[in-house]
Amino acid sequence: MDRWQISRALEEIARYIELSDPNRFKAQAFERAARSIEAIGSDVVELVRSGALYDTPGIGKAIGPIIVELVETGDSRYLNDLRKQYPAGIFALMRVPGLGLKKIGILYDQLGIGSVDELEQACREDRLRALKGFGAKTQQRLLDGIGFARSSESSFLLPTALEVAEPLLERLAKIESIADVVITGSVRRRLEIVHNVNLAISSVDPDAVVAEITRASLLDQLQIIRPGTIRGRARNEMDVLLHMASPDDFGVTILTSTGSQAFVDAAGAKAAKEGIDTGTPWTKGGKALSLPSEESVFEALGATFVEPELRERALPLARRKRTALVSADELQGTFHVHTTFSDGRASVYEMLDAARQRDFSYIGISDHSKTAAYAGGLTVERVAEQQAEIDRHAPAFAPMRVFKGTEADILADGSIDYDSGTLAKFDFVIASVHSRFNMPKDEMTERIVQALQNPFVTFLGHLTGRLLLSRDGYSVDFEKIFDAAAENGVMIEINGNPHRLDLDWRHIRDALSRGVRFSIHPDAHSTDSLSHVVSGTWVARKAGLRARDIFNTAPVEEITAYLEQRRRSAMDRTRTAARGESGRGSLM
DNA sequence: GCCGTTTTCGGCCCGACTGTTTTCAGTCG
Repeated sequence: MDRWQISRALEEIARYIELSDPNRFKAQAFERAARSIEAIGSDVVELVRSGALYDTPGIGKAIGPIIVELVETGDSRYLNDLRKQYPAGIFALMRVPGLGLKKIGILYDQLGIGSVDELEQACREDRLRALKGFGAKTQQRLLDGIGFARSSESSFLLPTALEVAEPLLERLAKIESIADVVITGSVRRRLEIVHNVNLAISSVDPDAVVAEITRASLLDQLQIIRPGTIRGRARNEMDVLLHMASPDDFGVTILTSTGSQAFVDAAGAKAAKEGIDTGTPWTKGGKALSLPSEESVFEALGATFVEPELRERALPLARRKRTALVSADELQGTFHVHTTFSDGRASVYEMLDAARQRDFSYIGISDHSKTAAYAGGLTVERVAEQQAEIDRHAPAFAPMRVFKGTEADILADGSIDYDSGTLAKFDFVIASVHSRFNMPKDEMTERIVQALQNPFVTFLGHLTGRLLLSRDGYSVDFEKIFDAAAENGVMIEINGNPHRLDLDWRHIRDALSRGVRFSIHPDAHSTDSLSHVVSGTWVARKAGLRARDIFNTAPVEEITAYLEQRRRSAMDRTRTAARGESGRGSLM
C-alpha cells in the first residue's frame, strides 16, 4: 500500500468512528493522521521500517499499529470490523444535503436506515420525527434532498472518470485483438460531470475482444446493450461503454461515441448534404467509405476538425480556420497557491519547488486572510512572517519570479478583509467570498460589485462558490458582475479545482464579450494540486478561449509590469481619497 | 486518539446558520 491508500483507509476509519463515537475528537485524530501520512515526503514502507512512523505528528500508540498492519498486509482488522457493523454503501446517505455522519449514525442505530431508499420510506411513514434532534422540518428537508442525492449517485467528477478511463485504455491497448482504442464520450469532451466512460475500439475480431476482457476481468457485469456496444461496470460503480468498430468504421465510431448528440446530429445532417448514407458503414454512391480516423470523417464531410471540447452543441459544420484553443503548456505561471501558513499542506519552500518542477517562470503565493479563521487565515503580523519566509526562499528559485499575494475574504458588506495599508504590501490580491453564501441575489451581487471597486483587487476568486455534486453556487447577477469586473480592470479567475471549475465555461463567452480577462488558477493546497491548472485549462477550452484571452499565458516581464503598475495606481487612488477625506475634516 | 517549556488530564483552528430546543447539537464551509 502506498501512502495515498493508507490515507484513504484512515479516512474510512474516521468516518465509521464519527458514525458511532460521541467523541468527535477521536474521528478527528484519524483524519489528522490521514493528512499526516499524505504529507510525508518519503516512502511509507521506509517510514515503518525505520521506526520514524511514531515521530510523525498525529500518529500514536493506537493508530501506529493500524498503519503498520496496512503496510505489511494491505489490510486492517480494525477497519474490517467497522465495515461489518454497517451496511455497505451507508455513506451514500452523505449525498443527502443536511445529513452528516452524526445523523446518519443515529438513523442507522435507531431505525436501521442504511440507504437512500430506506430513508425515503421512513420519511414518508413519518418515522423520523420520533427521534431526538429530528423534527418535522428536518424530515421534510431530507425528503426534498433525496432527489438531489439520487441524481448525483450516477454522477462523477471528470477526474474520477479519468481514473477509470486511463488505466482501462492502457490495458485494452495491450490486447492483441484490439488494433486501436481511444477514450470518447463526455470524458473526451472534458465535461465537468460525467455519467459514464466511453471507449471506441477498433478490431477485426470483436468476439475475441469480449472474451479477453472477460478473461482478464477488466470490467464486471459485461452485457451487450445493442449491436456493437458493450456495457460493463468499473470497480467504483461507474458504467463503462465499449463501442466496437471495424478499422474502416473507427473514425465514425469515435465521432458518434464522442457526442454530444446535438453535434452528432449536425454531423449527420451535413453528411446527408454531402450525399453520404450514414448506415454502417458510411457509403457514398453505393460505395463503402474507408474512414479509419476522425480526421478522415471530417474530410469526407467537407468540414474542418472541431475540437472535442467544443462539441456540446450543434455547430454548423464547414471549412473554416481551426480555432487554436489555449493549452496547458502555454501557461507561463499561475496564482492562487496556499501554503502551511494557512490551510495548505505544503510549505512555502515545497510549493516553490513544485512550481519550478512545472517549469513555471512565475508563481503567486496567496494564503487566506484573517477572517477565514477556519482555514488558518493570516493576521497582519502573520502576513509579515509569511512574506519574510517567501523572501528568504525566493532567491534560490531565480529566475522564477515569486509574487506575494493574498486570497482575501469579501466580507458581507463588500469590503475586503485587510485595510489599504496591508493590501498595498501584496503584489496581487484575489478577492473571494467564503461566508454568508445564502444572501439574496441582489445583495450578493452588490457585495461582489463593491469588492471589485477596491483598487487593490487583482482577481475575483471562484465567482459562484459552487462545489460540484455537493453545493450550488450563490445566486448572482452575472452580467452586472462581468460589467463591474471589466470596468474596474479586475480579472476573473478560472478556478481549476475539479470540485469548483468556477467560473463555469457556460458563462465565460458572455464575460469575454463584455471585456473581462481571465486567469487560470489551481487553488492549490498541496504540491500535487498545482496540476489543477490543467483542469482549469479544460474549462477555458470548452469556452473557446485562446492563449491571448488568458492573463497567465503572458511572459513574466509583462506580468510583473502589469502588477506593479496596478498596485501603484491603487496606492495613488487611496492617497487621493485619503486627502479628500482629511479635507472634509476626518483624521488620518 | 493525540498531545504536552501550562506533561498523564483536559483540551483539540472557528463561526454562521438551522432546527431543535429552552441552552444546544449538527452541518457546512
